[in-house]
Amino acid sequence: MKRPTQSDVAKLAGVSRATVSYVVNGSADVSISAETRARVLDAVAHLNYAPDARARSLRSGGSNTVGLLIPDLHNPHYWSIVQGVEDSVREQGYDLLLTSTSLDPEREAQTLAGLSGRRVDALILTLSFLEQSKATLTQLAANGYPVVTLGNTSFNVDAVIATYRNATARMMAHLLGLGHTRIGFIFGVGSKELATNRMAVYQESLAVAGLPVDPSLIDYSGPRIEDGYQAACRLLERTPRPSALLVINDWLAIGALRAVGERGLRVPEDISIASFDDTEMAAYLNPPLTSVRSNGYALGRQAASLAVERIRQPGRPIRRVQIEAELIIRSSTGATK
Amino acid sequence: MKRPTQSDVAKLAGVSRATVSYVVNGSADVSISAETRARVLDAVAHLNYAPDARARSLRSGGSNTVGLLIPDLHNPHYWSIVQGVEDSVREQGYDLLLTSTSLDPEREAQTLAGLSGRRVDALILTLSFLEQSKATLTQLAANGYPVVTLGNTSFNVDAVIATYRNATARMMAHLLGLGHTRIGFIFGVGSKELATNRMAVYQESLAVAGLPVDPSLIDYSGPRIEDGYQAACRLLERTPRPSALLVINDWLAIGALRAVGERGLRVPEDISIASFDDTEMAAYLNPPLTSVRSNGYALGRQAASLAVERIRQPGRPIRRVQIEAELIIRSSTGATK
DNA sequence: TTGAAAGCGGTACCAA
DNA sequence: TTGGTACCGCTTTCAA
Repeated sequence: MKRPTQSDVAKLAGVSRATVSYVVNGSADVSISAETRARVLDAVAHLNYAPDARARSLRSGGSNTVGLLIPDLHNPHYWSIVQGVEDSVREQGYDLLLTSTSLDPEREAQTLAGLSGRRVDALILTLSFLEQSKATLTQLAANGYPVVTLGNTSFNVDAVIATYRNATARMMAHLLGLGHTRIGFIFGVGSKELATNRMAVYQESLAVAGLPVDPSLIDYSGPRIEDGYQAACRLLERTPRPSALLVINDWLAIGALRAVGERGLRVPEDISIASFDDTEMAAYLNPPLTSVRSNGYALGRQAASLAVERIRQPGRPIRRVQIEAELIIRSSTGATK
Repeated sequence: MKRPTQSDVAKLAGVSRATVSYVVNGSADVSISAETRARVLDAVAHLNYAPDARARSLRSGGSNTVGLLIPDLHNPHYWSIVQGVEDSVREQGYDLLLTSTSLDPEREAQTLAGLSGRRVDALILTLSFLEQSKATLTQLAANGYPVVTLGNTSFNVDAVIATYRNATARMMAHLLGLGHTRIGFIFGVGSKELATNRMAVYQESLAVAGLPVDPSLIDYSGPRIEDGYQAACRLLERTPRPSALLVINDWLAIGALRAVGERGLRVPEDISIASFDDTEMAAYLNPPLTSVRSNGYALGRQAASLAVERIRQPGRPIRRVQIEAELIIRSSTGATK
């Protein structure tokens, strides 16, 4: 009970293995008589033969596959990235191999090694734990292996990043303009480096407005809704209570919304809530969330383009693409009373 | 600029390729002198050599990898399945290769072919479009290739399914007991077959209660939140207005919740909402959702166990594992006025 | 138009 | 304890 091989087909069709290869791949520069082709295809269908991708890729040096590594399936932002990568990659005739690392540093390193060992044609990485993967990655890059990082420019490879700076500043201006002076920040991501730029803007904006940066208003939680919920609970205990909560992503904002609701507080009358990413759900929550949109889908598509470009043109200079995040104001933010 | 191969390492260390293989794999039944081992490892580190998984798997016939195919990343239910599969698979020493098909029949077939061509050691499938993949799949099964289906028993392979029958009946009893007589059903999945059992129970329960099955209360939407929103909008137009809405998953329920909220209706005072899956977010929405929990994580773990079992024990009889869904009552359902 | 044969990068058996 | 080598399933010259 083994899967049929090229030889099996060749034998059944009474031709050589080379011939089978030619007809299966429709090789343009080799002409096969209609009669032979038919016999081969018959045999293929009969045996339900499917070529072995490993052997094929081993021999021809390409797998027509790009690998994508994402840190955490539990965050909707990443699905849109996946979707973007997948769509683009397929349009260009490649397969996608997806792996998630569940925000576990060790797993991330393992997974990266695994993907790279498979010798996919290119790798797209959204790393959260840079340290662990640094060695592998720089080596890969040094070998000229096509790698594009998403959301990170600390490696000397193609990269696409969302620039949150301006939009975050605008968000802060929006909140400050509404009269908020105590603004909590729920900062629950895998690694702190990931969003330091947003944190920096938060602090700068407060400083510029002549407001103190109260460290007790900054809460480092985890990646799950429950973490966002807990963080919000803690922040709501502070006195005086913050009048606005900035949440690092929509997913955690669900938890924050709940914490607020449980206390009988209304959004935005009693407290404003704003988040990042603007994933699909943001517009549908109650109330719809003000959010900084980073457009994961576009990020994903760009990353895929860069990857395929580099496969086809290995020597081209490194490219960095930035995609500006954008402030979307909805009804979860309002003036303080 | 190519990646180093076994030969490169052998040359640098001044040993044969076989020796490199032995030390890299730590082959137990072959003893290598400490001195040689050190030289090899040095060379490995120096070149940053990583074995080629394709070649390895081609030669040794196993890839230590199981493939997972899921239809739609946009539904949180599937992440927990992925999580369960991933955790279990890793614990057992396997890698996971993930692919999503975005609810596109053609893509699903392609993807399946792709994964199967990679000759992973086992395949776990959550198919939504059975027809297209039937041929490939039955052939695979006939060859004794390890396949487990998740949520589907129409193939002669190992399977794990959530049985919704009892829990759905309980849900209906719950709603009927609260006095609801017009219950809308938002049924927005990839293929209708996927949830026919739940639909059947819905209809039976109504019939048993002596209530009519009004087809205008059953709405087939799509998989996105917006679809759920639109479906709810349509159902809320019916006269008399349904007093309860059953939604096929939590994700779509977000949209339904929004539609209800926009009309100034309160949940559950004016209208009850209940859903399926009970994913992470269900407990955190406003109000927390009554939901039929199918426990994707457990489903995923089971599927992975079955897959690995079969890899290790190809001859064992086919197993079918059922996991009972469970009704979780929260505050989104209440008595009609 | 077709076939023979040399590898791709490993593994594992057999000898040395 | 180490090396030589056949072979996994396929692609791709080169000849016939």
